[in-house]
Amino acid sequence: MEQAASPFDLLRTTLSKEEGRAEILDAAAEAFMQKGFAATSINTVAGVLGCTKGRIYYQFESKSDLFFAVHREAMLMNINAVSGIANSEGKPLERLSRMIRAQAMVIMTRLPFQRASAQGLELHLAGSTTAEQREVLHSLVVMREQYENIFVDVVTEGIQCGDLRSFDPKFAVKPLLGALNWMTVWYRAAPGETEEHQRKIADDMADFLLSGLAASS
Amino acid sequence: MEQAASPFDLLRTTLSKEEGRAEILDAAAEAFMQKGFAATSINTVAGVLGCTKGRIYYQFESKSDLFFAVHREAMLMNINAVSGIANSEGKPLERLSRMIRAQAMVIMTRLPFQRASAQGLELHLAGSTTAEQREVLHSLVVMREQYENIFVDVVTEGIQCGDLRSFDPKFAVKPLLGALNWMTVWYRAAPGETEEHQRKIADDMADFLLSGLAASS
DNA sequence: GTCTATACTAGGATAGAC
DNA sequence: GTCTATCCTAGTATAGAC
Repeated sequence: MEQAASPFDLLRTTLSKEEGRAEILDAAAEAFMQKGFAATSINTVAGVLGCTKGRIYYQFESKSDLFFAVHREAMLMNINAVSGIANSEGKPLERLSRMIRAQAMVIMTRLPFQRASAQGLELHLAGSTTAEQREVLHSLVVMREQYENIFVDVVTEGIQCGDLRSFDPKFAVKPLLGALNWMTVWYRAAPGETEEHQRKIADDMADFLLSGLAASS
Repeated sequence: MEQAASPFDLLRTTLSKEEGRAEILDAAAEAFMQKGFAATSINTVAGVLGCTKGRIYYQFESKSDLFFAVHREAMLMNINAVSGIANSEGKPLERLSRMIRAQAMVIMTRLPFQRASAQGLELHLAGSTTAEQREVLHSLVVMREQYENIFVDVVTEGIQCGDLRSFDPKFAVKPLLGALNWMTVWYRAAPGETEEHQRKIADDMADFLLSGLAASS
């Protein structure tokens, strides 16, 4: 928006505001992942970028603001990854399986953002936010609900058509997303991690969640 | 240890050091749950207890120290809840089912501690801890591994006897515990929550994790 | 053992140069 | 737009009274 695309873009040496923000977001996500919210200072983030606070405070009002932006980015990735599949052709069970695998892949490939997002839930409760931030915070909660509802809807469909067992859909989604989100805790890319390996993990997650751990007797 | 049990205990009006610590731990767990680690100050915790910082700093060296103690307490609860079942009689599948339900119950009944414990993983990565704290931190990691291994062992048994599907046990435990730990995020005791209701949730968790979401065709 | 008072500083945030 | 310099509060931690 700040800078319309033009043939001269190729000559640009400075970043647009959007790009500048994105770069900060990456650095912040990385820092939050490694040190956690409390132990990460704005200077830490600046350090990752090789710049000073000034640049960050030009784009973000506060540390919380920065964190919220990272969190929001993660939610957008998630919604983006699964909503297309949810609305596509195919049986609910098959769509759900693809959604699980897609979500697992996003978690593994965009780990810093996803990890921040998982931490983020902690901050939803922190009362120490200003009135205007409360609005952003609320939008984040809404996004998370929307995201969760994408799953709830497909699960509901699946139950109706007999593909899925008759759990309460609202409930069933909790352990489902819980198992996925918890990946942010244990997953570490192995040195030279291949996409094949990641796909294997994603497949196993879907298999586990859909068919369970017990042998069908 | 500070104060041996004696007949005169009934007359005591002051708390033993152990009891004093426990009370602080409860208050701290509550505060960490409500505001998160970053937003919780030592004063916040003191406020919950209706005392001042002095009392807390008499028992705990630092805020991190206090947090570690809460975390440790949570891990002890967990190990305590499942290890007995793991070592009891019965088929692995049945023991695993009971372990899942027991763990779910602990999470619901001791939510503040469990929530702190779930947050805690974040801090394992924060490099900003002193050398002596690093030791405590390490013991916490070890405890978590021990705890996880209790599940791994039972799952391994279950696979060997054909009760469970042939996942890698180390892997299978991740979504299993992930789904359980994620309860700390969504579970809130409903007003007038009954134990029956909690047991229903625990049962559903076990059912979901062992039999999966898909209908057995 | 707990309180009051106080020291100390990390780090969030802002102003103004460039 | 980014940097340098500075302000300033919140909150950790300690010393010493009681």
